Amino acid sequence: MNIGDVATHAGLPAKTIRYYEDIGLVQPKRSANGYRTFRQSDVHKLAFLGRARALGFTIEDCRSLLKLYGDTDRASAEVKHIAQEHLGRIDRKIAELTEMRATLGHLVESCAGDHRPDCPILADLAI
Amino acid sequence: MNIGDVATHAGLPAKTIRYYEDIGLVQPKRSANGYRTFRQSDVHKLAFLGRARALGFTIEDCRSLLKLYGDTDRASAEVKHIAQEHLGRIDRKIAELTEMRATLGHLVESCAGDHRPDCPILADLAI
DNA sequence: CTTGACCTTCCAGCAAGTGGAACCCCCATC
DNA sequence: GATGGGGGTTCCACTTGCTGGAAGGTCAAG
Repeated sequence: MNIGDVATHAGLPAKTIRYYEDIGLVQPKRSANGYRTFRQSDVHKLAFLGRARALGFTIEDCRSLLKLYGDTDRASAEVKHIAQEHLGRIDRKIAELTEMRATLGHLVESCAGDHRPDCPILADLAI
Repeated sequence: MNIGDVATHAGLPAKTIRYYEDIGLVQPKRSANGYRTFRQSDVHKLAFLGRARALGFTIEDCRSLLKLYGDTDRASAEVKHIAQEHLGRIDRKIAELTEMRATLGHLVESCAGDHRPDCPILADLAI
């Protein structure tokens, strides 16, 4: 399969797939004309990557997950550990954003938002 | 004031302050020995920037906010508009993360996380 | 034979800094 | 006078995860 078809099947832009080859996440073969040739297993891997990235796993997480995925003997604990770390990151990020949202939400509510210059938002930032 | 003191007062790393000068957010003077010299108004601006960044405003937002801040005649509506846009971005990000959190949370719960190789997390990613 | 859709490589850039190297400056101490 | 420490300066490279674009090779159709 050429990169365009793979892009369609895996739901990733061709550029991204080339990038993933660059950083060693997939190793497609090359045909005589220099085009990348992807096996079914590569397409599979790329779809896996797409889903893991959509869940917010970092590229390095993905690298580890792919390795664990290819190792039928690994303990599920290893996978769970990576996922739990990531869950922690997500939770911290949500907490941070929620706090920002609250603070900024109050400020926005208290601002008249009309033609007058008085603005509690700027006033608060300027404390 | 030299950059070190400013860093302490504004709560920003010196590196960041230099960067903010680079991109034109502050324009400190220079003294004879080449050191940056910050006026009280610069320190004030930097503290403003620190708070706006802590609320997640982008640098370009900060640039606009600073300009509005310096213009005593602007309408509060302009400030409110920037803040509301940002609020929207925060809300979308929170929604995205919350969805990720739910999906990944279910997967983590369903994974035994022991020495056995069966792992619903990998299974789901591999669909 | 040419057109258009593919594919290739490489280089640059995004956001918002951070780290490090190599070097200057100023004050205090020995 | 030398030296040591703690400032400061510049510039360059690196981070994450791609994305855009230029310049060019390949292939199938009309």
